[in-house]
Amino acid sequence: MGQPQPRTQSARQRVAFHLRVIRAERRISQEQLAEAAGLHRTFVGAVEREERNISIDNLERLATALDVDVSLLVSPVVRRS
Amino acid sequence: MGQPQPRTQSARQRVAFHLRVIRAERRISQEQLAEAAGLHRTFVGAVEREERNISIDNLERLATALDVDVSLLVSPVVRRS
DNA sequence: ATGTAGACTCAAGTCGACG
DNA sequence: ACGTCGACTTGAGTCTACA
Repeated sequence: MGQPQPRTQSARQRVAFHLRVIRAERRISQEQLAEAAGLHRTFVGAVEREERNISIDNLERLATALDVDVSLLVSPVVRRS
Repeated sequence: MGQPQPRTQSARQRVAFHLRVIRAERRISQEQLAEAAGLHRTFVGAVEREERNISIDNLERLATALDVDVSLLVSPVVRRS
């Protein structure tokens, strides 16, 4: 029944992490990302700091703005060995 | 630049779909799922009908209740050929 | 067992300003 | 370019009740 769940992070942590990494890769600022996603700068910042509980709709808008699939943003953070 | 995004569903649709399928597999009712996730029955129903925009925290609670990873709930719905 | 509806609460999300 | 704060509005999530 059910896959063995190895130590995993909270969904919030995953989102925050992926946003930071992808944003760094793309070399865009929080402001630019917020702009592209139609969200407010302060809110995106708060999400990256894991302070806020983003909705699935807005998570999708961020994913679209970053040109990645939504599922990537909630995917487990790989533990570099 | 970003993977070619084949025709994809909204994140909301994905969640709704996966909830219905997994719930059917587990043979549990919306009420039982809601109970297990600590959410209200009417709300879970509304999410399955794509009427409501669930937050990432509560999506995670549903995933935990179903013993699956959160990312599965937002993963693309496979098109049976 | 699910859908609907209405009334309610509090947090999601906006916005402007300052460090 | 980002964090923070405060005031504000809207919508997520609860709950009771009826079909």
